[in-house]
Amino acid sequence: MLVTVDEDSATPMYAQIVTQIRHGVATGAIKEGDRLPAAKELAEQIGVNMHTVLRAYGELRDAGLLQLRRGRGAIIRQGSKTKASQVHRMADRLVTEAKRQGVSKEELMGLIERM
Amino acid sequence: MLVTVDEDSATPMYAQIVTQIRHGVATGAIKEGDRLPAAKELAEQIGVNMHTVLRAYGELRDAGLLQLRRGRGAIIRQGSKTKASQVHRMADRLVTEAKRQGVSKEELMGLIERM
DNA sequence: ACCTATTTGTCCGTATGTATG
DNA sequence: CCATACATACGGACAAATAGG
Repeated sequence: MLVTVDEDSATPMYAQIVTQIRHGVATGAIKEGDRLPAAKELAEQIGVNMHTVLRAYGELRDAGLLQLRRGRGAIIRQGSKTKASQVHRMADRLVTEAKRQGVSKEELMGLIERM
Repeated sequence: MLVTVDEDSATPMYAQIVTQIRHGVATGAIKEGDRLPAAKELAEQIGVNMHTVLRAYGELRDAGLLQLRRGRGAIIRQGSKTKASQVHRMADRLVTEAKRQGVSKEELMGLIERM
């Protein structure tokens, strides 16, 4: 599983990491039970600070996709693929419907952001 | 609204801040529309780093209780009291029921933590 | 329209603590 | 006891949005 970040992007780097891992789980590139690289390790690979990776891991834990344990690492939880692809499907339907209704991307993003 | 933190507590300082503000909203000590002190300010008052306060504010924002805007500050959102007190009531019922069932505090905490 | 101060947002580096193996 | 790896906190830096003069 390859993670990359664009430091000049408007979306924060930790969010980019979250999105890519989510996507990896949804597509099956990352499987349930898989162990992600240690935060320090991934951080060095992609050229960011360890905290940036830990923040991403923390968000995924809060979303229920990741199990974090000190000394052990970050493991993808059972049921994560379903969860991740559920979100994928819902997001897909939402975007499709928004497009059909003539709702602009900006409007949609603003709407979601205000929630 | 008075916030204090115990640096020797087992619960993180940012979590202590979150709990106290939640409680303040639930009891009415903090009202909807009220502006919390700037992170830097509150941090100085209670003797923690600004980032620790910002982390607490961020959690409250994620929970839907706070509206954070750069340059403006942290404002309690409308409906926060209902939300906060809903959680209060549910927690209260849970604790009562657990006690009635003979479930120890440790068991209950562990149960919740694993979710 | 411009400048300045305020305040949150992100990221970095460092330090220390704590659970796991 | 020791290495690993997440967890929390601090401090500093810069960016970006907001408000006010």
